[in-house]
Amino acid sequence: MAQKIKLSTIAETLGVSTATVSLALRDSPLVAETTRERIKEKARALGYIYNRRAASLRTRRSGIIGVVVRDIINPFYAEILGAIESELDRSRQTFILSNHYDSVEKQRNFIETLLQLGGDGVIMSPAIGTPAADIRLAEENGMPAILVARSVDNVDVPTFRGDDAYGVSLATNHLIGLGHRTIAMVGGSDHTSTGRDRYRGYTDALDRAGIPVDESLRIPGPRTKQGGFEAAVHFLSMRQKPTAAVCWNDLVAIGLMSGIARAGAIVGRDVSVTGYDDLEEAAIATPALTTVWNRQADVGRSAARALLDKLSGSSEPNGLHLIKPEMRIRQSTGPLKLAVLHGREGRQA
Amino acid sequence: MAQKIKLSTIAETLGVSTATVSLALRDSPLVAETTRERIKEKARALGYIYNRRAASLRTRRSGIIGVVVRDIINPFYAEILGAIESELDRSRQTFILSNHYDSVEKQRNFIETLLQLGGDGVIMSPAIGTPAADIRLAEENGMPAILVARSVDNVDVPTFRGDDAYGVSLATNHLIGLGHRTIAMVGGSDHTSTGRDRYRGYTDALDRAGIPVDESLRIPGPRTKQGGFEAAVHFLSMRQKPTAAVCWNDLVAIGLMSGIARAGAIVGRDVSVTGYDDLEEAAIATPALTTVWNRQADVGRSAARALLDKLSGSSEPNGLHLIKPEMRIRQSTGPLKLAVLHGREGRQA
DNA sequence: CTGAAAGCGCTTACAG
DNA sequence: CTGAAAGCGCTTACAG
Repeated sequence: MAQKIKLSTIAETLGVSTATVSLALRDSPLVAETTRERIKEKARALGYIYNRRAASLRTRRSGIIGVVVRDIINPFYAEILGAIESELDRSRQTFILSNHYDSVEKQRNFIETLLQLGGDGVIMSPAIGTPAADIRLAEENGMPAILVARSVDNVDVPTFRGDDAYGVSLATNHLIGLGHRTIAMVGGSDHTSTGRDRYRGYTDALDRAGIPVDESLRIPGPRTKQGGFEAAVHFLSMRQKPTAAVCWNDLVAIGLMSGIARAGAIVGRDVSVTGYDDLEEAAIATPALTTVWNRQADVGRSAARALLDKLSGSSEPNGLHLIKPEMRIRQSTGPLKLAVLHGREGRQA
Repeated sequence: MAQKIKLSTIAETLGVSTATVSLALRDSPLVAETTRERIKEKARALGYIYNRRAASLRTRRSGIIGVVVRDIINPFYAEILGAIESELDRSRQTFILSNHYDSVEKQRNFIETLLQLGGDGVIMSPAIGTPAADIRLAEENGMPAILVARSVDNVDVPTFRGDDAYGVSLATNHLIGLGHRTIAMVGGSDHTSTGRDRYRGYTDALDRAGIPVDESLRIPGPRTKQGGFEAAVHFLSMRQKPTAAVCWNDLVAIGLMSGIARAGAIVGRDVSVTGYDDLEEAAIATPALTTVWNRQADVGRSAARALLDKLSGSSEPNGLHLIKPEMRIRQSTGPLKLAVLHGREGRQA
């Protein structure tokens, strides 16, 4: 590569000071218009590249925002990220992305790297078991944090997530309304606030309908398509013979539906399945998935805006912002048909 | 936040020079072990945060690597990224990710931002229409580029991608071997090297089998599940009555299968479908998808290693590195059954 | 409207 | 083995 072009190169070429060049390139009204144009023109001609490290060393603003989630391969996070990206893009922030795969250590490394780079802020969907101290590490070093999708106890930062208990109760009520009484819950765990809230939504709905809660109808664990697919065997062989499944998320539901289909049963007729999130692919699965819209885009957008507001000095209220999910009824759920699933007597549609 | 701790803070506290602190923190053997330990201990105690901007301003190495692909929501790219991530992680590089959504402008902005941040290198799956000049912009400013999944003409940088023509010909041959003669090609376009190569693989296989190529059996465009799903109507109403479809990728294939299933036909029996990539979910789709393993992990890993090698001074050979795909035969393809699909006369399995 | 000078927090020769 | 000093490329008061 050729000689590196810097501010002083432009300044010397044009016979002005570096201060003038610096101001001109940032469109300062302090510089006369003609001077400004000459400078910008020359910068372009020389192929000048602004050195943000040098600038941010001085200004203490880097224009970098960190985002860390469990796993971007999960479309749920990908959809949140999409909204964050478009929001940050328009205010010309660069964002650095990382997965933590629920490793608190990996997450902490990321926060430290971000601090070293002078990150202006961080949006995180915290790893399971994140200690409050890790969030404070960021905050105390002048890097505000915003939480999405999951909460952390004993930490007072803006948190945006869906109202999980309410959302799952919507799905459960929908199934109860269709006549189902033996309803399994597939996926998730008690290790996250989300997991606890979703299970509570399920049991609350059963309670309100006067249906006894049976712990053994819960298949904890699955959170991916693969997991849902593998859970199908367990689900189909339960001695209680559930006629419906409330799934942890759409991925689990889609995997479960695939497993059920392979076993020869028809979802939506023989057995009903609900998802959670309303991912893009929920509507085009066969059968189309009945699910709960978790408003990923709203979560991402709100979080990004909250951070930008904080950076620009306005005082965003801390604390939890619950976003109300909505039911999406499609073909994977249908009215209870007795004795169809587990004593299939050859009846055809 | 408290007073910012810097090297000089530690130096003063301990009564040594900043040079010594700097060397000690980086484990230089030039510093006596006891001094080194005292310094590291103190740094920890004070909560010192290394300022990488300041350091990189001096060293001209940032530890930042950029990665830009079309769209990380696409699992194909997500799988490549996963491999890049684990490779870069182990050499403690930070990576900055961006989507370009096939906008050359968005991609150029990203390259410029990366240059401003002093990025050490960039791995890109170039946007459609990327001019050679944009790659040169990076290279000429000392930031080496590596290409994945797609090539750019007139540019001599290491490029890693699957052998698309060969891969699609594998899928096409498989269908021909099952007796299919009227085979549609669903998805993709001629705007990318990949698109042209895959179509060529399809026509080459037909040619070799003495089957005339019929342009109207091609449904260009789809590249997502949604696209494949929507193409089902077109596919099922073609006057040539194709008995099989070679799909652009697994997403298109899975969407197409869903659309075909909704129309009441059975994939793998009435009509055969092949995918491309062998995404994780291909094996758990119902029916399990016959596809071509595109070795995403190998592509990502090779690209990351090539870049790291280049950064450490070894001279990685430029040019194209084709990675050989492999066939994965599952349940979505089966032997031709005449007159089943388009004149369904009620025969049951 | 423009310039001279200091300083952001590191690292790197250079001396001792 | 350790220290004093210069410099990476910007921006920011301060003067004029």
